[in-house]
Amino acid sequence: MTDTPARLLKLLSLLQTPREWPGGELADRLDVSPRTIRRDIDRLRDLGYPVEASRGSVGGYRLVAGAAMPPLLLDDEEAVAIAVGLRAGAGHAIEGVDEASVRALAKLEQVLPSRLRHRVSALQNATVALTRGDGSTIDPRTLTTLASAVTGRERLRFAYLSGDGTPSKRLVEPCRLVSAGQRWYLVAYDLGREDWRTFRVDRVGEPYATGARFAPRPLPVEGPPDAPAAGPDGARDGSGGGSGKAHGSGGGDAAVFLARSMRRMQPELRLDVRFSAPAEFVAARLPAHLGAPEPDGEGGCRLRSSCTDSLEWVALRLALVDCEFSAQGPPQLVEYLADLGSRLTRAARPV
Amino acid sequence: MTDTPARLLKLLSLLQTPREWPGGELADRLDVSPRTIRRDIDRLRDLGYPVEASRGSVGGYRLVAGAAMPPLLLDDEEAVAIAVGLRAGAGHAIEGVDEASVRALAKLEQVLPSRLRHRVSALQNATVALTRGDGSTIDPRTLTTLASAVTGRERLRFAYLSGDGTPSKRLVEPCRLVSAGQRWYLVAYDLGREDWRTFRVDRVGEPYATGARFAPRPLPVEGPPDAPAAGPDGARDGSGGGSGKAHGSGGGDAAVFLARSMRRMQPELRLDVRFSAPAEFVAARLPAHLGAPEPDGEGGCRLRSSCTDSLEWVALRLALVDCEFSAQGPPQLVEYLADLGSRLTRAARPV
DNA sequence: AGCCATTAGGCCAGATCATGACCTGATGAA
DNA sequence: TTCATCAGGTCATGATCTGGCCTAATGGCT
Repeated sequence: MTDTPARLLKLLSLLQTPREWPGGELADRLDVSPRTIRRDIDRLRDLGYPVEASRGSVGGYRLVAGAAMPPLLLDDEEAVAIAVGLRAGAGHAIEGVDEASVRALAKLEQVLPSRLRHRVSALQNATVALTRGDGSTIDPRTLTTLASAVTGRERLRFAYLSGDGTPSKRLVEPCRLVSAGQRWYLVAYDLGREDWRTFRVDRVGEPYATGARFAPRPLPVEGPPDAPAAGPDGARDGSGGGSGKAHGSGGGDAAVFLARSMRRMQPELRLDVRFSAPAEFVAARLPAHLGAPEPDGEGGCRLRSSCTDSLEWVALRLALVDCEFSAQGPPQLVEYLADLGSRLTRAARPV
Repeated sequence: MTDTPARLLKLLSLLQTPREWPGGELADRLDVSPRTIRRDIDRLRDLGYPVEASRGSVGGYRLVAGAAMPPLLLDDEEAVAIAVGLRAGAGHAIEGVDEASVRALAKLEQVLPSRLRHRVSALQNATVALTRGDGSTIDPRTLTTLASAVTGRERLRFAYLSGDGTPSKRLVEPCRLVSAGQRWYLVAYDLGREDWRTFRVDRVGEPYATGARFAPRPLPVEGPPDAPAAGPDGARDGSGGGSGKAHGSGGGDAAVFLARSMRRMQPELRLDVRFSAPAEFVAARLPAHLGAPEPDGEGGCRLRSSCTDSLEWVALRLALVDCEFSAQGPPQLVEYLADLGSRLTRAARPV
């Protein structure tokens, strides 16, 4: 309160309000002389925060965009808003910022005052998860716990339900959190199995950081390659995996590792859809990870790709393209579309 | 860099990483003696930041949740992630945090380094707006400009397209930004018309803060009431308006004011839908502002309410409830559902 | 049980730095 | 023009910060 550093923090916080602050007013608020304010502004500038000043009678200081992110000083409601927004987003994992978004959420939730926590979870519950029906909704708390363990390099203990339904207890050294399409995966070294494994986050139960830190292990550049060369499937372009940066975790890239192990175990949805609209039109209205449609026939295009998203989600995205289309496959998708179509038709026929 | 306050900020930033930091490591990173680190930790604690320490050989410091929000120190990717997430959310305006979310976005964008800006907008474009079709997508930039002007109490100049399509130029003193359902509205005092007006944000073009500050005017408690008493429509509960807090802007509540003026001008969608599922089931899967369904018949329920959302959006939400339903009205909705239903049916029938 | 790494904090000397009070200029708006 | 603002110099005083020493307590590991 009476400290210089504290005052600087307060000053930063005031300047973040989107308005201009005359030096006098700042001096008043912070209980120092205007001269000191000027000096403080100087200091902030030296620190790299670009404080812009406009002179003249309606002038004042304000913080503008600069080279580095200044510390964000949020009030309660803003913090809650961000937390809620990120948690909602954690489900759909916006294309390129998947992991960073979870990291930010973890950072925020780590310091979120407890009185705000219940507001967040209340709002969270009020928000209807958009992609229901899949059954496997992701718990943001699980996600942030895992993210914390990854960046904190802490060992993790959790219960896991493998694909065939057998439960197990795991103790792992988490390496990376990766999102692929609708799902999240944890790439980690399993201390029990003494090998690298990938875990589907929605099948992880009650994760718990043991507190023990570990030295990062290099990811195997590649074990037994199940395909000879680089692009066994060809289709996806390089950026498809989502989490671009390699995070500098030594060895191989976690996204690549994930793609490998997924190819072995994931039942994919092999899409084949024809649209009666130009490729650009369709591409602009589809999530990038679903792949790119190619021109086909006059004014039409065709999308052939594969994804691991849920049926409902895919159907929804297709419908939202808002043009005539026709699904050739996979069969489950065709069936689901038929079902949804007739349900809506029935809904439109008053009883 | 060489300054005490700078070091404190750095320290805060390090502590926000979700891991434990031994004092020695901190001292090393910040290039000061361990003793100074201990003192700095003390200082942070005095400032109210709850730094927790665990002793013992694997101990260390970490920042935990406390009474107040500490300044968030984000790295580049995290900042981008939050910005993208909030912008995506700005469209759907999550129930209770509408305005705070925009305020946070404004605060962030004010200081977001320009090299990150283009990353944000690139990702933004990659993300398909979920509620297309309406045509009136909201520009996040517009929204944040308006929000800044509201909290900064700066006069605004913008072009406006009124409901009947006539363009005009406005100079206003913005009072509040309110979200109702899918849309955003600006409540402001129009200096040209010399009266209070509400503007639909999606019809605002090129807003621009003049820089001139103004003293907040009290909102009229109510002008000519077009309905006798408090609840003319009865249906909605108090929290329906969205933006709970009155923001202490003197006079009447902006949300109330908006509701009044909207009642005069908005073509509402008067929903009437019967679901073949229990009321609780349906309520849990519908956004709260669409109203609450009431039990009707055996194991069914009926939703009668009104909203100003777009047709497509409402239809989507209804379909996502994932149970048999039947729309009695309004006619546009029935027609749209029939159309969508047959389109999906066609899509499921391979050519 | 014993060892070790960690936090916690007292004391002191010396250097550094922040503060407020004064001053002069420059700038932009009304 | 006149005013309010930013910008910065200088100076004396006093507070404060730092590093280095010290001791104590705690918790995990072997």
